Amino acid sequence: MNEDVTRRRSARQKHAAVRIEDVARLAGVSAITISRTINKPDTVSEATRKIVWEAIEETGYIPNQLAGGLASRRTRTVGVIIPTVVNSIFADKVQGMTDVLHAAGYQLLLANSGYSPEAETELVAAFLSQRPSGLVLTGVTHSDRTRRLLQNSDIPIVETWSMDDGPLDMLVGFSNRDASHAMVAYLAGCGYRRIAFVSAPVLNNDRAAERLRGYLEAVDEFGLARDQGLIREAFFTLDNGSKAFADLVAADPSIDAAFFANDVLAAGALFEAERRGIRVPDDIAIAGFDDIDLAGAVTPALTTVRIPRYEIGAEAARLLLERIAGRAPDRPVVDLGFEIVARGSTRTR
Amino acid sequence: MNEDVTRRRSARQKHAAVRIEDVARLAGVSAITISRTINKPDTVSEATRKIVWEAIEETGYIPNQLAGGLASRRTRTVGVIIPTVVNSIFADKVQGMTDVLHAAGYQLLLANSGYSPEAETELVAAFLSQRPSGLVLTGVTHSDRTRRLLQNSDIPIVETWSMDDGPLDMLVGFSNRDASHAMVAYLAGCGYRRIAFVSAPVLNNDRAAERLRGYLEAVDEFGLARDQGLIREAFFTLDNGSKAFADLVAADPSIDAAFFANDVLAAGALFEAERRGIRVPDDIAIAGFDDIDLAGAVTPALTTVRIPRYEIGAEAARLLLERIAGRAPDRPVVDLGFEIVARGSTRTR
DNA sequence: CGCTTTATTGTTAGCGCTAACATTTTTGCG
DNA sequence: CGCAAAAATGTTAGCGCTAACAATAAAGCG
Repeated sequence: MNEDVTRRRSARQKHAAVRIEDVARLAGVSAITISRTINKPDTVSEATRKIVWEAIEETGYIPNQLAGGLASRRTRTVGVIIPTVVNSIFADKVQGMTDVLHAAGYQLLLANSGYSPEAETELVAAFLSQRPSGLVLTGVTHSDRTRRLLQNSDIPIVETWSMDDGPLDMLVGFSNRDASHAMVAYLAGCGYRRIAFVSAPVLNNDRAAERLRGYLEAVDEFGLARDQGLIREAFFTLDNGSKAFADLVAADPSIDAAFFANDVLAAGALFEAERRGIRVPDDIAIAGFDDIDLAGAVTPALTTVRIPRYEIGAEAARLLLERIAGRAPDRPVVDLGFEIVARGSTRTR
Repeated sequence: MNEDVTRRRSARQKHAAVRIEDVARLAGVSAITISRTINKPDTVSEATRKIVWEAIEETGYIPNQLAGGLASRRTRTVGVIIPTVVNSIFADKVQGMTDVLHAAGYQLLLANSGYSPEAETELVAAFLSQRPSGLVLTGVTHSDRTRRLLQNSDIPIVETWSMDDGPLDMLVGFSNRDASHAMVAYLAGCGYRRIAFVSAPVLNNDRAAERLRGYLEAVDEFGLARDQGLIREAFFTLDNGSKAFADLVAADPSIDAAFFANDVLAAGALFEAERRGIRVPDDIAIAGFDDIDLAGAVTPALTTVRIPRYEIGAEAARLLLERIAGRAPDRPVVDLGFEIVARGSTRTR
């Protein structure tokens, strides 16, 4: 039985990891030549490269990036902080980053802050200790400590999803205020006058705050009904959208349109309208924000704001790579815009 | 102007990163005491800890985990590979992992394989070179090269989302086959006889393959209509669900129920039924899989299979931590089960 | 052909941290 | 108070890799 245990151990015994020196010995060259073959292949002769790759294959060598990063003071990782992984809108951004960064041999470190500035600070510190080549944040609102951490580090930063005058470093996004304003303008143009707005929680969320602001400004600009009773705040779930809608129509039957800060809320509202026999858009119009798949799939399809989710991630990644390569401009701010998508949940007129 | 440039540079000039030695000097202790204060606080006296933390704060020291990991041969990162970040069902798993791992001071390295075994292999190699403390994979189907890489590394692995006899190491999931079988059994119990099945693409996707298998076995077991014409395959988008549904009812009007391998497809079908005036469940029943939010929010709500998405991630993380601490059992396999959620999209009877 | 230029490979010295052992200080107790 | 045990702190020697410089080999040229 003792023997059995030993056998077991033995079967699971793993070789100590292969080191660069082991590969070098097998290939009959020095360690640096292995390193160069992997990282700077054009400085190694064709013949040597071949021998080295064979030795790498044979030994199953996996370079230790901790050692490599320490020695070269350069890692191929980029940290990304998004508010939540649960919302698929950020998934598109992450996909955009992944596509661009993987092609350049970079890995993604991902974390979500849960919309908490304190959590964001913790994550930034945790990321910085991994010495990433760059960091991508969501939004432009950060705690003082976060700002200090980032300013003391000298890595490139991209903030995303907003527009702002004083970015920490680089910025890729769109104006949430303008987008929200444009939607209200569109609705006003359709003849709606009492337009309710269901905001996402604005606390620590500049995107949500700007969308609310855009709504308020447009309401004034177009002389629409301005009334605190037309405004609600709800965290994005379908169910909350249903509730907010039910609440709005119960409180004020004269509302003729409801604009939601995101499509999930809007879809929830649409489902609630259907359950209550409220006709959309005849009795009341519904508009959303984000243009997620669901917006186009429901009946009637949701009028919404399309934002370049994937492109924001891809462009952020490109900027980061440019800056890492020493080519990027000083403080690039890229506005990728938005687009009003008119569909059946609002009348056209 | 030249001066201006200089000034500019100067303003952006960052201090070289603070090293442990700098903190040690300021605190009047040796470097190892700084290290211990951070990593093994109970081996440092209260008084010294206080002095050290003050020095850390004052200098803004951020430990270099590359160096720490290299020296200690231990990192606090865990790699996770999911098929896609776009599907929110995996988001819940990631959230489960994040919650458990962050509490233990671990960081997540996340990547998506796009359902490609080759991409998975690349990612595993890339992750291994970061020397993570553990790896979490989705599914139990992996390329030979992936298996070899993992077997030669000695880090703990958790496969997820499936059940299997021969896991690489640890396994947390549920039986996709049993779940699918149970749903068909439920539908059969409701009196449905011609049950169509819309599968996810089974190529390189054991979860999808098992769901299809469960359906086929149940069809035989309950003597239901077995016909290739009842089966479709579609990648999960709402639109594909609509199309598959349209295609099914056009090809075979006698179908009395349609079971979809995921809720996104099922919801797409439901929307299509509504557009076509097909009554659900009176004319045809619809059932899904995953129990996403949308499933409960549509009208009629979708009958579906609830799977412990969050819990799979959390349990995988827990197992990893146990194993890292040297406590986990040899080859734990955790079946977290599933649950049939009966709702209005199928008649009850 | 001799000498410069360029391409290729090697040697040395850390990167910033922590394991392991060594030393010093404190504590406990008869 | 003296001494062993325990607690606290320090010293030394790498972890595995790559930058920087050094040495050698190959190529170019008048």
